[in-house]
Amino acid sequence: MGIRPIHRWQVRPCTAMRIQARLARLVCIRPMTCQIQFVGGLDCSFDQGLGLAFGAAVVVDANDLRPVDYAISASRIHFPYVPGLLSFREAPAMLKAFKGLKTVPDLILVDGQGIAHPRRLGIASHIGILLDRPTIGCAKGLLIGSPSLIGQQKGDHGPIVDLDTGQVIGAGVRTRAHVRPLYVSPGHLCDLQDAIHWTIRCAGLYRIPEPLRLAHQVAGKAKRSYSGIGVRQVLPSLQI
DNA sequence: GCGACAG
DNA sequence: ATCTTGTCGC
Repeated sequence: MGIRPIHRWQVRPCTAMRIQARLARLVCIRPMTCQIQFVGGLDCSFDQGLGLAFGAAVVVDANDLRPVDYAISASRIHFPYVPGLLSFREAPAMLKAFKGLKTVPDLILVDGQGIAHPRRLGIASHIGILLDRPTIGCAKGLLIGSPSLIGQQKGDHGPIVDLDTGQVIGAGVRTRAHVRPLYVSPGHLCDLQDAIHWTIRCAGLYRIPEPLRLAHQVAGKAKRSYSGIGVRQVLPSLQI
């Protein structure tokens, strides 16, 4: 008799929502205790034409924010983009890239929401549960919640409140002076203070924190190089 | 019913 | 996410 899989990615939206509701109960929000030496960044890019997702995992040294390791992955897309179900589309590629790292990060920044999510299980929380590691969700846009007005200087921040419950689910953070804020929320095994602190601490000269900025670049290059290979394989068959 | 809606 | 070079401004 077959065993029941703990988790599946190729499911219908309604099943994905049930999986999220179940995993959300495992999310642990509490202050981080361990020392952080390496911070990871997870992102991915897509080639709709090829139906492929390219994941990127980058690790930087927490002290100088310089990269010490990275890995990429390519995998078939098995889920459409549906607001609220992002992890079922992007997490597989990110997790596959993460497996390729030789330096395992102590903390992981993920491109997307943490608990600032309808079912409190954004992609950062989802990945944090599956890896059993501290994760922080750093999103460029808001999914749910109402952000408060914040100052224009780097480091300024204010709460994001879920008006339905009155709960503080995240924070708007100015990672660079005079630019749009980033929306952060704890993913797993850390709290909102940690999320705010480490997002600011990982912010270099740009709006996007260094681990994620580098992961974004790597994912983009992975896609372009892969497409390049595809072109070289196709062109010969066209040239008689 | 209407508008919003991570990437 | 993705199509895309240079350019105007803090």
